[in-house]
Amino acid sequence: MAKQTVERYEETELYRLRHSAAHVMAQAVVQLFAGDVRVAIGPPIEDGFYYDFELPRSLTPDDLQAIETGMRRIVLGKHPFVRREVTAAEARAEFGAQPYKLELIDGLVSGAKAEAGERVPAAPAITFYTQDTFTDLCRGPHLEHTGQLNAQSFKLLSVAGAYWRGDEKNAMLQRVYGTAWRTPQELKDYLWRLEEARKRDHRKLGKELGLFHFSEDIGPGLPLFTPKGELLRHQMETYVRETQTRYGYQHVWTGHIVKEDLYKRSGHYENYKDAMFPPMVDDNITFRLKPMNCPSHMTLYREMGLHSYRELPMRFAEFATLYRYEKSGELSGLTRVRSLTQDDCHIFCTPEQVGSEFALALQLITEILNRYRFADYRVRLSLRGTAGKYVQDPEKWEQAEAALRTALDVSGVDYYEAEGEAAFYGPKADFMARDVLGREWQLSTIQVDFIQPARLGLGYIGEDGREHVPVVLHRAVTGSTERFLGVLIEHFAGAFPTWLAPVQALLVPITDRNHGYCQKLAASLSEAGLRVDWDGGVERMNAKIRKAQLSKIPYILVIGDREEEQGGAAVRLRSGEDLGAKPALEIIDLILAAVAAGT
RNA sequence: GCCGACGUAGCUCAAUUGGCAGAGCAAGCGCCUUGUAAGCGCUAGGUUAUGGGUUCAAGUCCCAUCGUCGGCUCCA
Repeated sequence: MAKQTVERYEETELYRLRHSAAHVMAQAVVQLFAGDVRVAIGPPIEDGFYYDFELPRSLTPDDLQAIETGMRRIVLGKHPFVRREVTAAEARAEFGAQPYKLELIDGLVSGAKAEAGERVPAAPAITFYTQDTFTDLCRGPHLEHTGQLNAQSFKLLSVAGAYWRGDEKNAMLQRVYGTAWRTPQELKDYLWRLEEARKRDHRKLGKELGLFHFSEDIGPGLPLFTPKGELLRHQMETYVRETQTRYGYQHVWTGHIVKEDLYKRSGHYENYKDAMFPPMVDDNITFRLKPMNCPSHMTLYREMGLHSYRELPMRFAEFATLYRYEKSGELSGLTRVRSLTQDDCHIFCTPEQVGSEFALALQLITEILNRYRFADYRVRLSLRGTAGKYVQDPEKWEQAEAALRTALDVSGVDYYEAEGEAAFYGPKADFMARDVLGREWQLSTIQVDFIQPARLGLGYIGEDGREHVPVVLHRAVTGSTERFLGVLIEHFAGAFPTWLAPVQALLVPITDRNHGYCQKLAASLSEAGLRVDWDGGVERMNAKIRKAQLSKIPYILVIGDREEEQGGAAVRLRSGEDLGAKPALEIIDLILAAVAAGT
């Protein structure tokens, strides 16, 4: 696949501008606290920048105004950014009272890590950048002077806590997030995008469209789905299920609780026991709510008897409700819940089949993402990091990585690599899809596992008559139904394609006289397989149309005496477009065509 | 879990420096019989998240708990 040559963000003017804005902000904060500040790091990020500080008191959103004012003053001073190369000793002298900077200097000297955490060549030059009264340890690059920042094209957005170097064992620093652009118009556009994202927030739309609720009586992260919400879930799962069946997947069912011992053997217990709901103890047996399916599916494979290589690949799919005890602060609407339904699948195959099974899964994923109109996605090859949870078995890791890389290369998919993103048992190909607002979500995943099958004693008899350990591919298309629904709500702004919409057509009678016909027409549409409803309320048709349109029902069918006489309805789309009166059969065809087309 | 902010009717929001808890929408009832984004009237709706405290007086100030949000951490 042709690789586009895009300018690296680090080399763009925007990057310099945001980096400089971070320094200006740091100066403003130092001035606001009369120098009683320990500064940490402040890099540019996507769409903006941040800076971390240790301060004598907590910042509140009210402080942002004062910091911004300070920044504007510095900008107007047109202070040059002066670069200076220094020795380690000079650097340490300059930052004698700045413990975080000293730590960074130590890191630079030992050639370990630069401020954003990426690798740098051994012992690079140490550089300072100074503007006005503020000097920072910094690699640059920067603008020429602070006046190149437009005072009307940056804005501070929020304050937040952040651990020093992203490690929760370290001190919690205070982070100020800001955004900066070349022109005030670009800033305005960006703020508009933020506002648009807020309007599409699935938590807001879910409430407005009556799809789901959270209740303090049920518990945090445990969503309740209304009839409409369940209808959506059902459509989503039915669609994936049918597609999987067409691709030769089989569906299994493995329940909700499992003996804890199984997770000790699979390795999950060691890595995730804190993220499991507390154990249920019955005499000598300890159970856990099921937080993942792999051990259950693998156990089922084993219990089904001795397998021949002729049976492989076997593809076990399940829409399984899992329970994960996510930390309270990690919960977020439907995108991060404690009860989730995974469209999980485990493919048991021979090492030789990995490539073709990967290709099949890829094709399935592509088809499904297209149906959901996620046209823009890229693949992240998630590899193990240098330290942490990863199972120590270098040979198997290399085998798995090689298998995955080969499969990706053969498939022609464009991918990038990310260290430290693998599962503890193997590398992953994660599908990162962009929604209509350009935000990226991790949706589908294909993972290669050479570890668990052996741990759980899986085998098959090969052509050679000997027993071998199968490879398992873990695969999810939509990830979890809850999370994917949350993403879909935002992607479509609640206006689901007709095939997915909980109510596809709403019939609106103009007067009470039309109620009988309305119900009859609704019945015949239902019979044709459509999901319809009719509004028998006492309001006027205008109010009913407005209500239907706000609830984003694809087809609004208005019925008065004229339509009743002609045996049809006047068709109005949720866009407001009026298609005029049409006979009932034509309306059914129209809607069925939209369902088939996926629009 | 950590840092910070927030929590008022089903929903969206008001309520001077602490001084009688309100509106719109939704709901219920009634009138109107309607032609493509809100017809009119009436009624009901609250232990101001929960539990303590300060005060003559607390939605408002203090403490704790729960929950939500913005981040951090984590995401099998």
